[in-house]
Amino acid sequence: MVKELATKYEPQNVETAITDRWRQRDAFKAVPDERDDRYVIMMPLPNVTGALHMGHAMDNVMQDLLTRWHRMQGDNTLWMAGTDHAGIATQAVVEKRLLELEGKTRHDLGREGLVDRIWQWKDQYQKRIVSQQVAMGCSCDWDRQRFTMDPVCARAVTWTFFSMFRDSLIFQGDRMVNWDCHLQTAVADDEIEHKTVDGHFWHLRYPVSDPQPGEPEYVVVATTRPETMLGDTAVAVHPDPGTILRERLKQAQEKLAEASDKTRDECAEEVERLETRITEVLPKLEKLAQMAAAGRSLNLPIQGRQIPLIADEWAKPELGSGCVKITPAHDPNDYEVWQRHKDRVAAINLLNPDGTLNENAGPCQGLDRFDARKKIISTFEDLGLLDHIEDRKVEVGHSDRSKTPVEPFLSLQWFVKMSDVDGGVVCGRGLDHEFKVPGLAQAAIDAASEWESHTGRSLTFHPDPERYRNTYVNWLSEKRDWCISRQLWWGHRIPIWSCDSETPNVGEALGQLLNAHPEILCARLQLVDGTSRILNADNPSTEEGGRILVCLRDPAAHEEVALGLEAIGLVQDPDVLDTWFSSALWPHSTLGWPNPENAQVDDGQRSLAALAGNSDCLDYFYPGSCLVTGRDIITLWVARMIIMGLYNLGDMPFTDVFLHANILDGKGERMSKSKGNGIDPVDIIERYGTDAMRYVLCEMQTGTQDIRLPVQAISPFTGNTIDLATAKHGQNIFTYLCPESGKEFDVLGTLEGVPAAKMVSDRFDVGRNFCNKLWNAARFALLNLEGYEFDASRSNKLMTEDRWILSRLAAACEGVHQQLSEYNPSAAIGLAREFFWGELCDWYLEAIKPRLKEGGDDAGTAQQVLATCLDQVLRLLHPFVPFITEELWGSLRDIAPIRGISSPLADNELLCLAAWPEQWQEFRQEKLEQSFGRSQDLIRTLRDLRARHNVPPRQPLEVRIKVANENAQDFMDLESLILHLGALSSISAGPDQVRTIDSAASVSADIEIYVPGVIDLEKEKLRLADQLEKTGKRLEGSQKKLANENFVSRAAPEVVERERHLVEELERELTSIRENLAALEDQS
RNA sequence: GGGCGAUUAGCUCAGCUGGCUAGAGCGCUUCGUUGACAUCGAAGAGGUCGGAGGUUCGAGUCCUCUAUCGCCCA
Repeated sequence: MVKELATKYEPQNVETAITDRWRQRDAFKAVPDERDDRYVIMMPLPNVTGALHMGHAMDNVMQDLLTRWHRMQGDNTLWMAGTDHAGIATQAVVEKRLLELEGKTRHDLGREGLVDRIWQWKDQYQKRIVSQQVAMGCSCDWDRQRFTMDPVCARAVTWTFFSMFRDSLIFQGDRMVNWDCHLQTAVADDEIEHKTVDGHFWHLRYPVSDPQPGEPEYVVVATTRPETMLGDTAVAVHPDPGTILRERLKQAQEKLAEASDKTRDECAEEVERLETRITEVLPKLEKLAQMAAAGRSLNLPIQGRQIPLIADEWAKPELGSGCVKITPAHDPNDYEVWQRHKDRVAAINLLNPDGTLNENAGPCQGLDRFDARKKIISTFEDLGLLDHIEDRKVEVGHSDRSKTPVEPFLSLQWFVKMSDVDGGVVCGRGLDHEFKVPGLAQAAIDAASEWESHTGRSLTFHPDPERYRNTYVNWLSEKRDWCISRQLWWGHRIPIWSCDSETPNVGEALGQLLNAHPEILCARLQLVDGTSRILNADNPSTEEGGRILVCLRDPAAHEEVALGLEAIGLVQDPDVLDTWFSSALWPHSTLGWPNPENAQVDDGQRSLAALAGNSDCLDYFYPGSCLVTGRDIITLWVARMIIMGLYNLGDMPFTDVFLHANILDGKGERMSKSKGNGIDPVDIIERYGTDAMRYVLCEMQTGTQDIRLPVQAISPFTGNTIDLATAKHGQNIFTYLCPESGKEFDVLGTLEGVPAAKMVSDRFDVGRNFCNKLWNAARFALLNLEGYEFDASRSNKLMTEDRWILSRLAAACEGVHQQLSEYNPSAAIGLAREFFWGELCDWYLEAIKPRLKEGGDDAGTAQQVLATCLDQVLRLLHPFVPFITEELWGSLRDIAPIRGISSPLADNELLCLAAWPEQWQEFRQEKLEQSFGRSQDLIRTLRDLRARHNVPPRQPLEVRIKVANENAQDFMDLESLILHLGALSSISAGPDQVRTIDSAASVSADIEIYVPGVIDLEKEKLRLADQLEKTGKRLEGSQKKLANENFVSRAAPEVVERERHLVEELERELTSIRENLAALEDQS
């Protein structure tokens, strides 16, 4: 006797044991072997800033789905796990806590002290993240986990930096960056959030130097950031304001001519404004343009500096005063102007890294930028130079990380050159397939276009290839240089040591070092004009003057060389690299690049080197297969991984990118920890079970449509659930009021003195119910498989329902596989569910109950089909719901060691390693499915009649079916089944069946069903009359269509044919209804 | 300002290259527990597909405009 299952599925009784079983058997290990088919997914590394939420759960479940599916197909499958140090984000979190809990800043701790603290934080959250992923059932090879700052990954970072530096792809330059004054670092363009806020436009007067008669005394410039005037180095006016203004006027007039009623007034106003401007402002602008051409200048107030009036098209004659102040060091547009007028215009930096003003700011030195603003305004007012103030909506860039306004800031930063370069870029240098590309960005564009790598790979996005290829290509086409330096302490330190070329004796000493270590050192002389050249070991001449930059390929391995550099006067760059630099290397750094043979892994981790005659991990698992992620990091991460893969290894890290939906809360906002609307997957798992969560996530993953997940909190006061989309907030956005008790609770669980609430979502009920159904169906099967033994000869004794369910199984296996191939988990699990629940449970199990009860040969056959179907269902469902299926698999194997129909199915002790279902096509019988379908319809019709006529479900009924002979046979073949499922006393079918006077009737084109003795005359008449009307309308519609000459001649022939056939059917049906109705009328 | 998308049943979503009566799950209504499962079974009701034009024999599907809401980029 095999142990009997509980009547309910209790996930917590199963999940831990199954996790242990997988772990003990090392089921997810991926080691190179002789298999050619391999499948590699590199996890989008979660950052260690905090714990995972449902958005991550979606990402992980999708990866696990693909991973398990491929593993079952026999691929050598690697799902590489790990975490990201996430420079800014993590340092910011730790610094914030440091300040909150200890009142200290990073400067109190020092660089080493702070980094120590961050490592502790990282250890804590890495553990938490991994435990969340294990709980979700992620089948990663956990013994291969990497962290972006571990020795293996760190080595890849400095090696890549070294190559790029040597290849002139990494350079240092003065650039306008977005400066986060709070975190005191540059942030990338894509780390900026643009917000529209209420602001002002201050109009300032700059006096003209030595105004001649007829010239204006001053020009007016407008700014939203008045304090930047301290760094103004020019004022620009358009060189040809008249042409521009007349052009604008013409455009406005054209627009007015086409304007709708709604916008007409607005357009007319604009025309009028421009006309006035041409008469009143233009003469002055033309005068200023002349003055600019003549090289005149203005007197910059407060600073008392002479600044040139220049002609540049950046000045817009149609706006404001038509003149614009130029602050090259603090405005990206002005920076461009500066680049065009370097002969007359300088750049003056005003800002200290902390947002206070520096010595260039004159009277405002030392003031915070916002205090300086006030002071400037009041000074202008005192001087009588404040023309006027205008209220205005202003777009202000805010740092994603600190949420403070960023300042455009001219500073020395490191960049990766993305644009095309003279002579091209060598990809995969030193490898057999080494090749050249025009530039890094272009290489990545080509990878998603016609180009194929030497292994025949190109890049495809799923499930909407065009849409996201466009996003990817459009972004890359800008070929903007990538700012990779960050002024942080947490991250990969830039492996550059530098000094001034004038440093005493540096040339000779450096020459010696370069000679001693030619492979691992690369030196460049950076000239004043921004260009650089390689310094030769034999002749490190630095006569031109400038800065010496020396890159050390692997500082961790060559500390003595670093010390050597420092001994001769070089200093290491204090900056660290952008996090995405190391993430971009993830697909190959984790596999041991540049040299898996000596990659230093932790104790207990799998070696990356070649073992037992097999190739090394990098060689075997790179290039990989699929990247699974959200669409928001296509540019940040996907593109950069492609670039780095091509550059370092000459091949792309994956061929497919599966972009899944984002999880939104009930209000439609993206789930995030910082918003406090995130659900911890572990909360869901505790309440519903992992498989329930996974089931629902898979079901929600349809196309690229984001998913709303209405969120409820469990009130810590009443225990009831509260819908957060409608609940009122408490003292801040993370707290809500319990509507019943009126008390406040916290959804982040971090506030002192405010009770925390767990968050849930009733969307997961569906998954829990599904698991329970699966559990109970298996329980039924196990209870009925007692004494079962496999017998291949039964394949010749299959009954109609056996052949039907096997045919449906074949369809389900094919359909699920197809949908997964098309990255459509929702459709895949829908098909699996429909087969399991709608066909196997609802029909087949019901159909075989009498056979199982009676015993004998028919029972044995039913057992064999049942065991086989359950076996295949568990396999089909395993990638979606791994725990429950693995558990039931064990029970099934105990009671039915051999499953299959004509031959035993391949078996494996673990379901996760068992073979994926296939090879059922020989059982597919569409004709049988159709005739079986007619019997299903019959039973549904009878159930409907019972319901309508209030006949108790089990009261036996007699049924007569008037139907053509060939179809009558279908019913009679399934007689016992129909009698059983329909709870009938008798059934007769044939063309001669007649309706008794007291019969309820159901009528369609080819079949009439009579059930004597249950009639409610009035109800029946109403129903038939209703059907008569509806059918009549449909017929009318179809006839109208066919009467339309155009339809008949232009529509596809098969469509017309279908329509004709439909008309015939409807006519027959109408006739039957009329006859039945007439019979009823006669009776009353 | 530029680009991409969404709007279908009370809710969350399907609906491929236009073509039979627009689907699913949940929720709702009615009926049903000696039965593997009430986390279940059976049946039913519920939508003029955001709005307005257009193309077409035919539009949820294609085009234009428009409203609302997202996302990305400047």
